Amino acid sequence: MKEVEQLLESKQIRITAMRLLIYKFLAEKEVAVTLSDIENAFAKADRTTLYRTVKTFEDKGIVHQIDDGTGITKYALCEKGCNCEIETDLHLHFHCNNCNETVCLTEHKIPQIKVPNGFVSENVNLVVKGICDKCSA
Amino acid sequence: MKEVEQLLESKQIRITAMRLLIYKFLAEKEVAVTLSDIENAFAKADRTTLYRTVKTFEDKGIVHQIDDGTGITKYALCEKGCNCEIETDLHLHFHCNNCNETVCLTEHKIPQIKVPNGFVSENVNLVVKGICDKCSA
DNA sequence: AAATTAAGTGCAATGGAAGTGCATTTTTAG
DNA sequence: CTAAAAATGCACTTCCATTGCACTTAATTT
Repeated sequence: MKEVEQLLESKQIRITAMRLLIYKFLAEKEVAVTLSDIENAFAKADRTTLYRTVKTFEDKGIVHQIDDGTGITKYALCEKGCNCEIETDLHLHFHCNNCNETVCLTEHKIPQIKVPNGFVSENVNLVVKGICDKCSA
Repeated sequence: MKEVEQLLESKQIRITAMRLLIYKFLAEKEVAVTLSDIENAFAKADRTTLYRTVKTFEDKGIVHQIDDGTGITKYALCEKGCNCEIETDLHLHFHCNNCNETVCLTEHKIPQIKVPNGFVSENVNLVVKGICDKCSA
């Protein structure tokens, strides 16, 4: 667990029990989670705390937000080398219409998208929907 | 206006004054609109009616929904040949971070996206964010 | 054309998620 | 150990999406 503490410290995030727990929770999940998911996992904690914790993680760049089209924002840990800030380094997300889970396909980069003259691309959000590997098996 | 009525009839949508007006409104707009936008344009009408009208249009395939990441769903008329249902014929959307408007880039098709083994792609949502032509000028 | 049925419309209310203000506790720094 | 800063918890608020029910309008049947 020392690693996690070091990571948080390196990002200038104070270490609290809550934060370690939430980090651990996110790390264990291999899918993107909603705030409600976290809420259910930590029923004793307050929604606001969880909300702000995730937001802190996001601000500090250890979590990225995912808009998979369900209308509910989801979160996932940034992996090593996930430079969310850099527009050219965005991976895509896959949303399963069956189990409703969303996963990061980190190794799949988003191809360069051409836009018409006059348009300036700063950011790209790409969500593929369909059936995930677990559900199609 | 006969054209519109014919279009609605061909899609098995009953013709009402409200629907003609809303269709006209959408047709005039070259950007995707929110429910609030429609609401403002038709202050006399009820939100629910507008909501359901748009939903009807959507169900019948003459309007498509756009999730541009602002958290508010937007709507735009499907253009001729906009087969929203068909996965391979999806165009992309551009959201301007400056004026907050979202436009369909109908002529820009989404490139084929590869997904890992076991995943089945049914649908792709691609939103490019940046500065639109009007704002960058 | 009148009556019956079906669909559309309006009003009121609900629900869910996101976000804010403030008091209290915990952690860090002097 | 004490003062300051940050984190947490509680109570609200807001905004958009959605639904139930009554009422009106349009379509169909006799």
